Amino acid sequence: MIFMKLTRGRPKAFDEDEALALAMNYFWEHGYENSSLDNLLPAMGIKKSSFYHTFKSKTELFARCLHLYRKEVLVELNDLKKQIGIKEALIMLGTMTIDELKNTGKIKGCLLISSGQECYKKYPDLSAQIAKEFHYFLEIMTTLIQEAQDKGEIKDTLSADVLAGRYLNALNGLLVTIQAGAPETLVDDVLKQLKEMLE
Amino acid sequence: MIFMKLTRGRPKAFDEDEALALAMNYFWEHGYENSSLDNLLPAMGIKKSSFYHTFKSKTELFARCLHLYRKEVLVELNDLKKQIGIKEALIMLGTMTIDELKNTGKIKGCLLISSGQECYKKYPDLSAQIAKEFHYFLEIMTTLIQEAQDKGEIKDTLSADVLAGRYLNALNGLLVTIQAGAPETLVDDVLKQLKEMLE
DNA sequence: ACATTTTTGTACTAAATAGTCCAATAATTA
DNA sequence: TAATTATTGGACTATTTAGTACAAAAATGT
Repeated sequence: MIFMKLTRGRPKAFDEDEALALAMNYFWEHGYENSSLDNLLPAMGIKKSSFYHTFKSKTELFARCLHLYRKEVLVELNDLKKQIGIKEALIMLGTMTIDELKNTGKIKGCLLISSGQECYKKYPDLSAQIAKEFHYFLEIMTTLIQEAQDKGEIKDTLSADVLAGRYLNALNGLLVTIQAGAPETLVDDVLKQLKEMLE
Repeated sequence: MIFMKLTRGRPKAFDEDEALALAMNYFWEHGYENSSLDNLLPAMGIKKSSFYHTFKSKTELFARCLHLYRKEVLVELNDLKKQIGIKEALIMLGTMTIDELKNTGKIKGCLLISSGQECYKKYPDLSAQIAKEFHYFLEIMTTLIQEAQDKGEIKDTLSADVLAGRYLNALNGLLVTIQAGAPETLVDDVLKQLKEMLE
């Protein structure tokens, strides 16, 4: 039943979700404003006419990318959790960024944070959606930390929601502070702080 | 001697530093990419021809604005220091942002941080200068904290440079986390964390 | 008077941008 | 075969962008 053709006419030649994922990665790497359709289309592997046929506009595409991004990060976080546990998974969020920095000299950062800044004054609709995704992300982080606290894996001197907020805030800070040109010593120490927060 | 006219010809009709300050404030409020010359010129109160005559290009203007911004923030920080002491002055950096948020619903943030993100991938020269200003700012912060620690005003369980880095990082995090749509509880708690850091 | 410099306005360029329109063609179901 | 839907390409629009060119007028010092 799943493979039943429900529509007549020529079938789609590309996988919509795949194209979306490619767009998301391009946005993640280059930012929203800096991803023009002329760059986006080759990255997605489709032509302009197909693009507007499937994704109504650039903003609508980006809205879907924001959603996908949050989902994918949470999936990855969950995979990490299964492999190394919650505490180490959270720490990994920080170390991965620093490794990226040391290996490539640059970081991609977090799509929600970077586009949050880009959209803050200019695109209220996208801004609202970023907030939605961010809230959901924060909620899951809180649940995970609570779970780890219940197991005694993470200290509970702070409540789970407070810890989630502070942790995420410090991590977000690290991303932008790096991009403002923070010295290596600062970066290394903030990572240490992140570890200390979870103990 | 200071008031001696050294140049012949029609004297400048506008104060260059004043125009620069106006530009800086416009950039601060709207961001670099979002400040077009069409918006900037009226804000500065000069015409296009005068602009290019005095400030060679938009990037050169912005470079000067970055410099001015860092200087002005440090001047304000120093004024606050004289009025309420170092520790309270640092805390004030956070509370001022939150007050702005609660009063206007928006924040301007930090020009170095926001333009750091804007320029990171696109304008290496500006990026380098942002890093320069940021380093200098961090240096002064460290000196101030050291001074306060010597006086016993701020706890010295952490060295001044580490504390400066962590404090600034959390503050930068707050700015972008707010713009990503952080809930009020998170914002309030991070401010509490900032206070705790200084004790 | 004359040289010098600034201001102003207007017109202009050259590039990039998101998005539209349209017609031809291709692949599928009924 | 006919209806339907997708793909492609190309031309095109309308807007915004930083920046230039130029000439006329204004304000100053010598």
